[in-house]
Amino acid sequence: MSKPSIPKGTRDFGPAEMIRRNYIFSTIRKAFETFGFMPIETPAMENLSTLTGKYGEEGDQLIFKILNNGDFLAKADAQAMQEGDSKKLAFSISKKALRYDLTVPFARFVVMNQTELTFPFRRYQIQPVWRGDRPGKGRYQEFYQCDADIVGTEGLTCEVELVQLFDEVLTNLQIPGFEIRINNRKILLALAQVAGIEDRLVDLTVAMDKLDKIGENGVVDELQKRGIPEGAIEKIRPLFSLNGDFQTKHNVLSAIFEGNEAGQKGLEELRYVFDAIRQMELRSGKLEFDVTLARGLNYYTGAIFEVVVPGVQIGSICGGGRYDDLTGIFGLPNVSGVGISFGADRIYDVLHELNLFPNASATVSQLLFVNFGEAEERYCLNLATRLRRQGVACELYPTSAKMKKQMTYANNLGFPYVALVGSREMETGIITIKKMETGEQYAVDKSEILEFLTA
RNA sequence: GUGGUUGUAGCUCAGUUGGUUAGAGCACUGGAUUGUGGUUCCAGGGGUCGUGGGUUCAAAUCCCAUCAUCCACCCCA
Repeated sequence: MSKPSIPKGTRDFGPAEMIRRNYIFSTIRKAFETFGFMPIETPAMENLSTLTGKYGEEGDQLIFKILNNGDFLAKADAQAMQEGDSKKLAFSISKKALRYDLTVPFARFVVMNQTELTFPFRRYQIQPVWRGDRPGKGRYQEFYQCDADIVGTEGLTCEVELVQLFDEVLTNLQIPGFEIRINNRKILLALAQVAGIEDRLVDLTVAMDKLDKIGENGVVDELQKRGIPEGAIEKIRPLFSLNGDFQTKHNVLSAIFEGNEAGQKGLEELRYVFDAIRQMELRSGKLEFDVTLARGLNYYTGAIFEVVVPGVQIGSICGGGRYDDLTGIFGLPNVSGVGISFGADRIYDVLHELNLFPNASATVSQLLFVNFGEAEERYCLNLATRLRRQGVACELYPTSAKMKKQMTYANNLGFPYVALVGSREMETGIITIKKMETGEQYAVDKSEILEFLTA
């Protein structure tokens, strides 16, 4: 017998962790619904053909493919096998795959259900996704995404609302000093055009995205390595050290983009969002225009979002953006959408690192009845039943074990209260409730337990 | 995928130039305390030293392989 284990990059969640995870999920879910998003779910597995080609070449390799059932070898591509072409072979022995994100399945869902949906359609989706990535800090092979998207409209109020949604969730989770970074793909495109390297847009964005990590000189090196001409680099270099508020950055870029349509359009869109947010005000977040923000996904066409918590080395905790034609690949062109995603697992890590979970309790129960014996057991079971019908989570220790053992149980699991009901209490109907945090004990009439606990 | 780090009790880790029966803290169990936890004291249980091979009279210790882990790069949530 070998020791049991789970695949790398996956995790079990014990009760204490699940209580905390559910706190995150319910906070996110509640905010989603407050903003009018409707829940949907899609299957864990999709047809492999639905997923391939949507995430770039590297993304394709990170998709977990599911081996066909039955005699898959009989239908295997013998030629591919002979040539040692794993990629080609994969398609002949695998028809299904685990979903890689929630956006592509959602696009598929919209196309399949287009006649039944009323647009603009707002949906949210909280489900796990799988990536065959090398696991590391804040990086797993199975993790949850919490997505909210609005499809079927180009209205910029959506961008504004999504910024507010970031603010709402992260404020409620009490994450301090988070920064909502925003940029616009049109601005990146304009930069490439102005520098005369429109065909190298991807190289440009990938390099610029690293500014935080490798600094101005690092980005220049990276651009040189990628073969961007010196003249082009010199044109965009001033932007790497662009500072100040939105207006300042706007003015600089506006001058650079004079006569460039995409650039002006991008700035205009950003201005709309910044104006609205300034008027509405965010609860605790900070909205930052970051020209270097690029994100890897190549289907974004307008706004791009990312949320980071300064001082926590964990990468971005949320992302998102506008994509003008995601459903086009599934045969439904001209449907614009914009969406954001919360990385629940990373948010968990951030809250954990900053010690921001509201309580350390490992139980959902409010109250533990200590078990003193048969007669007391029956009496307490009665009280517990009444309390539960009133909505109080409570439990009775199942055996009349030693007092110390029962108290240790209550202590380890973090019960806020313990009820001590022995012969004395049964006679008078006045039970003893101990508040575990302080050790104080109270005499409470058995009909007033609810009032005592909620006081 | 590339480079490096570390694998010893449930957890965090000691373990000397290779040398008798591999240790500590925390956790667990019992007792001091027969209606009182989180503090204290005492006692106890628990290890194929990641796995496989090699060197040696002798390996946790040295060598090789393999698996796992963590960190950096790459990419991302």
